[in-house]
Amino acid sequence: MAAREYGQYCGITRALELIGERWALLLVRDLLVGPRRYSELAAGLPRIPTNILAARLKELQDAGILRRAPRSRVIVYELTPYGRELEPVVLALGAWGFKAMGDPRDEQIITPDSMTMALRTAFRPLVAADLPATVYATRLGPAELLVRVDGAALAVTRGDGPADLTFAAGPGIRRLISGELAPDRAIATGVVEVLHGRGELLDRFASTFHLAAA
Amino acid sequence: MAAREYGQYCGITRALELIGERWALLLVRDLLVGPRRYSELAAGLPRIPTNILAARLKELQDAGILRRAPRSRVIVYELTPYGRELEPVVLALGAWGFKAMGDPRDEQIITPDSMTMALRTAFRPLVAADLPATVYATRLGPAELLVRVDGAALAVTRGDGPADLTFAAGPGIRRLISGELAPDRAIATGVVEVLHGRGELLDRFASTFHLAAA
DNA sequence: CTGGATCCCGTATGATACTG
DNA sequence: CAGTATCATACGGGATCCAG
Repeated sequence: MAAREYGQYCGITRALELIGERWALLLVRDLLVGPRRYSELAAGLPRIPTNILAARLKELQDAGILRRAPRSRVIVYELTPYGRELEPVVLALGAWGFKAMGDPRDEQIITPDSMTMALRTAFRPLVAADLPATVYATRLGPAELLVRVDGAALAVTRGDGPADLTFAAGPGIRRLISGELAPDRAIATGVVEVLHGRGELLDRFASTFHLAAA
Repeated sequence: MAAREYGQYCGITRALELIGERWALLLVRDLLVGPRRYSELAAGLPRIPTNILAARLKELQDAGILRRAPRSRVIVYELTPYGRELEPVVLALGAWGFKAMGDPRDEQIITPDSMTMALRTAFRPLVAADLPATVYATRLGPAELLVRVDGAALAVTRGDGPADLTFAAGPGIRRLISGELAPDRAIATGVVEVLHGRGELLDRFASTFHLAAA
């Protein structure tokens, strides 16, 4: 038996053998947003040593979770269908871990891909289905994301564009998502800065994206 | 920053910092079944070194996931409410890992607690709600479990007792759960041995407990 | 006997430098 | 850009030992 196996005939055990190693599920998190090149993955996980990144990519490939795909002269890594089935796991972990997030510390960064998955985690399709289609352009730290909500469908893409509401926020956005901070208070205190559009649309945003706090 | 932190302000990252260490989620898995003593946890994870077990229990306690509770002179470890909120994570992982379980190897064991959580993972409350209440007494390797299904409610307890259907099975039970093996074929080939009750009740069992295969 | 603590060692991880 | 090579260290694994 391989040394790192748990020696149990059990689905949870098997899952942890495949994606339980350090950094593995964070790579899956970023690849759930879309295919990524090696350097993009490294940029999204600045603290991963490059040898570990290479090792994980190889292991996840051997496990059938991702594949290397040539895209016109460059290699991108993309999840296989089996790898994409990890999305419920990642979202469940994100919702659980959200409650244990304190206030951000200086050295903690926010990446576009992690923010995208956080928005997917917080998205409430049943609530959104009853609201008008809305486009939000957000600047969350270094992440510029265009968030399109149309009925129960959510699409988050990088970059800018025309939007019903454009706003910038720091990590304090967490308190808006958790409901600890009301939308109007968030604007009044400067946690959220409305750059364009009607500020009342932030109410809709907070209704659409919500996660229970601790 | 602690060396083992990922340096990102992200719920998934936070979750992995709390329960991403080796063995941690397996301890949670067993504690989701019920409070356990130190020696019971060690017995359920025969390959965990005792120092690691002690270290994990301390870390999980510091993280607010479990607590030490004195129960009439002995200490038991039990999940806190926040720890119990990991159940969706564990079930999602179990369902995903189920698809990657091959055939069992000799050194792979089945424990009562892991089997209990596997049954919870495979349980289909919406299907069970339309079926009569049923008690199954199962012997799955070393695990004797009494499985009570009543409407959409499932209760799995250790031990024996009166049941509508009593059966024994080895790890081949996986192919029954996945639908690869029909209930009558499972009995005919000896994968499942009916010890008491009408064998047709195994159909009901297979309808109630089902997980998609690869 | 339970519930650990201690010791030693191997391996995985991490930091950094280097290369096709 | 996409990794590989090298070295230091911290964690995991196994055996043993200890206190209540």
